[in-house]
Amino acid sequence: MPLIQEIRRHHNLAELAREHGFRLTTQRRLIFSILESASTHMNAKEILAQARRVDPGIDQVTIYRNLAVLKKLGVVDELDLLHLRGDQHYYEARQDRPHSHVACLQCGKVMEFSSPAMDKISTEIRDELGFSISFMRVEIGGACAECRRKTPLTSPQTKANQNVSRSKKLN
Amino acid sequence: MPLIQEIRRHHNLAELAREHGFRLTTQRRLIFSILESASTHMNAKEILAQARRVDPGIDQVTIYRNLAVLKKLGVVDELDLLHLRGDQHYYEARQDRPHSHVACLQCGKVMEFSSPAMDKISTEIRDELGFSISFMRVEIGGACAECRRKTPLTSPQTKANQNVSRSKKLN
DNA sequence: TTATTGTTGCAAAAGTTTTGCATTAAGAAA
DNA sequence: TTTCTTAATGCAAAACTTTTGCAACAATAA
Repeated sequence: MPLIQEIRRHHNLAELAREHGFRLTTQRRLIFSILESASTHMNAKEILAQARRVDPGIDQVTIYRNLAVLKKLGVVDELDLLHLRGDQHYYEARQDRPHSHVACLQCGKVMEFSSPAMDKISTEIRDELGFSISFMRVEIGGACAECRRKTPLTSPQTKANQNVSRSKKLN
Repeated sequence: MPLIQEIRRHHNLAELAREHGFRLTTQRRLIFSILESASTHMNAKEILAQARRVDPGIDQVTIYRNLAVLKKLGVVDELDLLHLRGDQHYYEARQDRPHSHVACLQCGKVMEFSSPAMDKISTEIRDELGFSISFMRVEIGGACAECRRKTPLTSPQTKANQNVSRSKKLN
């Protein structure tokens, strides 16, 4: 990322925070910068792990409280990625362009996709419902090209099968 | 709902379940019928409460396990409604037409909205990514017409403020 | 530099979702 | 219909994630 833009962004965060009576603590700045430079969507635990590489004393609670603040400020969005990766929430720094998350239900890969049709939808909603949109999330589930040939549905709840979801979370 | 369609749907569920090796238990049928006739999105607790009016002995676990199965079968979708109502998940029977959820960030109202532009997006994703879409979820946050004049952002984390989210869940 | 009060960390609690296991019951086969 | 196989249920307990209370700390403005 170009330095100029980075400076501008941080300046904006400081200003934004001050405007709304929030303080810009080192932890808050750290958490935001992690999301800003993240290449994938991260959940609270992942954010914590990465934050501890810089500030080993930082606590989970601080992550949660700051994600809440950053969401309020509108600089971070919360996703659930269709619950493909478990029931946790995922976060990303808000981007300039709205985009869709396209998730493969089989391999779990998540791609991003932007299109003018999304603007079309927002215009319609503004015009037809009198609704003022502040953000938009599009999540799409299906099968990616590579997974097309695999089995389309998992089998019934057998003992072995019931263990999958929780254990997926653990590692 | 017309009787014919109701019969057809239940027939489909039975067939779908059998095809995939799932059994059609009374509890499963009950849970699906609750979602099918629900006018709003329901979370697990609400589904449980309503199910107990018919089958008082039904357990929470059965709700969770069946929601998982119904999701696998593709007849139920899981939403988080932008976490406006807390962090739980919400469920709805899958509808014939894809639709958007338009949620007011201030009053919490959730409206539904359909548009051909949604089909446009799915066509693009199919063509440009080679992705086979099985469903699509659009969630939009903003301010509804009625809420436009209220304050756009809540103030900092004061003691009083921190209590809001959890206590909202409790009642 | 000082006063104010938002913020952090720690420990504990709350709430939701999952697991283990014995028992029950759906659905195919006899 | 009856029998047989095994998916599904219910109960109790556990596992996780997220929130709360509170004393100590630190970011801002005066």
